[in-house]
Amino acid sequence: MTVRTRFAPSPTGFLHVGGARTALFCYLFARRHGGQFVLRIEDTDLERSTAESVNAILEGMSWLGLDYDEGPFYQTDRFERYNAVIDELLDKGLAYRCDCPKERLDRIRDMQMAAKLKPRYDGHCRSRHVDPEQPHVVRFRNPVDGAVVVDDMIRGRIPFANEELDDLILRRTDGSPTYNLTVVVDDADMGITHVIRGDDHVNNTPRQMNILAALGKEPPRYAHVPMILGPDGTRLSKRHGAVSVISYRDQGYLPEALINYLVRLGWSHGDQEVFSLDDLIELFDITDVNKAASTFNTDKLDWLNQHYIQHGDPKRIARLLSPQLGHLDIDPAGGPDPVDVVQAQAARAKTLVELAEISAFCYRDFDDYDPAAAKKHLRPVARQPLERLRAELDMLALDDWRDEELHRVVERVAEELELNMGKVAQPLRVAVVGRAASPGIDVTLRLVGKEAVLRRIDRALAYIAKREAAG
RNA sequence: GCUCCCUUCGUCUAGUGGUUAGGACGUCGGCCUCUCACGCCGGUAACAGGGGUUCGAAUCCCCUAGGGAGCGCCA
Repeated sequence: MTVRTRFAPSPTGFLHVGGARTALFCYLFARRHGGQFVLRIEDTDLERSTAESVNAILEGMSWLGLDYDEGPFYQTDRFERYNAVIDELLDKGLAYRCDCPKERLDRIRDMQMAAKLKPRYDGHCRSRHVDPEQPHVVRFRNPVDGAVVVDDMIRGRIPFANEELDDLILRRTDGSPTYNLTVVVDDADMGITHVIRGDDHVNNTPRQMNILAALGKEPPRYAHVPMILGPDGTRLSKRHGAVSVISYRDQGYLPEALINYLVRLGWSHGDQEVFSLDDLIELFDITDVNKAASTFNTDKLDWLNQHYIQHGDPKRIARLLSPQLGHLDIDPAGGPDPVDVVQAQAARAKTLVELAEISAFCYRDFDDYDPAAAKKHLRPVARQPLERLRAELDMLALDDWRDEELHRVVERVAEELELNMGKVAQPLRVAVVGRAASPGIDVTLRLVGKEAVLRRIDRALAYIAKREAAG
């Protein structure tokens, strides 16, 4: 039997990190076992499902690299099939028509709540005849006694007494099928062998198993993965800020960093922290997933992202950096090769957005000096070193505008003036970058280029002169 | 309220009867150093509480507390 898993989101919003992790687990489990991963869009809620959401989900999955082998299948394309199954259940007496009005349902619910009971349908129409021509819903005839046990791959055996389960609606008054029916039919029809989903579905599982049994089908194996909580310990939602995977892309995160972070939320392999997708396909075991919910924490994601920026292929990082430079109105064609910039800056940025920001000086003059840096380094004492540096750098041929030569120039000026490297390099850095932080001074000069370096030194000298004049 | 689930450093986790309770992120300190990072070294910090079982419990059982999910003609 080949393993088949599915990710079955309802298109009522973007792909959030919780869903992405569920999809990742489904994907990894299938890949690990040489099986197939199916994508199914559960759009039976006509009111809330949107095409934009479908696109957002597809975009998120594709960005993360979670390729599916089949689908996307849309449940709205399969209403005929669901209705045939419901009719079959009706014929066999395993389902029945119910015309209880909303008011009656509300009333018994209130009474049950008042009596400290779990609200549920009381089976009023179980043995009544309801005219098929009149408005009605179809309910599943759930077994009244015995128990159904969910044998979960993560949680172990969870028994549910049938008397806790009521007769759920399979078909609405408008004729559309409901979630619990469509899932069961689809999973069976699509040959899904392993259902991996959020643990907010555990309570649905015994109901679905009962429907499956009524249809004479073997249930799949189930694995309910724990939820992801926000920093405040409640279920992750929009009010926790960025939860859409696409927003992480836009904030400059690498997909491999998000994947790595997400997989370690609830799963581990000894002390290993860094995993490539290939590592995961080889090592992932659903039974190693934790039972407890975990909290989404950006610090570790930042660390992983920094790691992947630093250790990833500079050419690829540079390619991903380009759009971020574009957001700053920078055209990389007018300056150093972005690959060189990435190599110089990769250790300094947690995100691609940050990488673009701290690298802008390579492509254009900065607006203002960082006040603290200017105050500390662009003082009258810096005038002489800067003048000497300007002269020496001016004499350096363009062919010699290389790290080694640039480093020698700065070193020589420091020696001649009997100053520490810092007393020379820092004013120069602030003059050229506008801030007190940048790659090594030689690399910094190389990236900025001779023309801009000389221009910016002049600007710094003017700044110092003005400051001197002001007293 | 009822049903189900969960509980190890601040966070993510290792741990399946005998460990100085390990790692990672964060944080703090140091080294490196022309700056900022990176890197390296070191410190800080946890078994929710209470009862059992056992020679011995983070590990097994029970209770309590806390947290989560579900109880829709949503999925």
